Amino acid sequence: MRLAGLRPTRQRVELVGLLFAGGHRHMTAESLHADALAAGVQVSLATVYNTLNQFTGAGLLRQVVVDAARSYFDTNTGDHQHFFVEDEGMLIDIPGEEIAVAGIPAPPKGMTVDRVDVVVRVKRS
Amino acid sequence: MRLAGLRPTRQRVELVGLLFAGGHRHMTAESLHADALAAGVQVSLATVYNTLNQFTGAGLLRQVVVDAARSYFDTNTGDHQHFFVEDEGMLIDIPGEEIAVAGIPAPPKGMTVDRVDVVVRVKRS
DNA sequence: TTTTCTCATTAGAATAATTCTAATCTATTG
DNA sequence: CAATAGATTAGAATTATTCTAATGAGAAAA
Repeated sequence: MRLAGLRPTRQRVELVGLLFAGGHRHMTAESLHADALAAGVQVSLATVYNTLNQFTGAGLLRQVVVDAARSYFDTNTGDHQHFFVEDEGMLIDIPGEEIAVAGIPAPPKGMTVDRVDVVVRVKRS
Repeated sequence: MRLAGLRPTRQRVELVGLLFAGGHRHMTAESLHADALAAGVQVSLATVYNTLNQFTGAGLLRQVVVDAARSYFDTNTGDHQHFFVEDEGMLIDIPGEEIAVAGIPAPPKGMTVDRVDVVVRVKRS
């Protein structure tokens, strides 16, 4: 298995199957755990959390901070931003080419910009 | 007391004192609670949470979502964005006039843009 | 003014999200 | 193939936040 420094255990292999099977997807630990159970994959929620965190550390996933109550993860690690539908807790990608942020001031002394996140919060109207 | 629909209880009056005394400030429930205790104000953490949420609902505070683990609040409710120093959990304002986001696609059918949040994540370099 | 009533508010207890760590498993080495 | 070292899993623990029963404050009645 091609995981950089991570052992391909049964749990991880099965989670990778769920994560990267179709196109890109967004999920929470809870939702991925539910998907795993529905697919008959036996794995604890704690392991789902561990795996999501490890994959994020390894650059296979990106964590998206939009909701104070829950962590979202995205299989798309490329340059892009998000719509966040607040009532439904749903994320929608905005391609990186479409959106542009101008006028970011110089960061404080001794600091470097790590990433610029844009969240367009939308509501049912 | 001038609070819209909120009773000026001892706890609230004292928290307002801490919140809006000097210039604008950022805080977490935990940090405000610590400040309150340090100032000799007796109030429970739960009440700090309740108050922050009520004030946010009343438009007196703005909630800033930057960290999956903690909720931040900002006394500056005007149009502006933030630097977030990840290692220190510190927020720094970016005035709304300085920063501009272009190329936001039309939101999905039946949705309206509620707010556009920009978080510039910086790291000690 | 005092008393009663109602509803807002407080804060201890409960819950939800996430992390920690002891037990277990896997790979590697002799 | 057995022993060892270190990674991994998942139940238990922790942390952040919310819930709700008890309390407090204002309004209305006496």
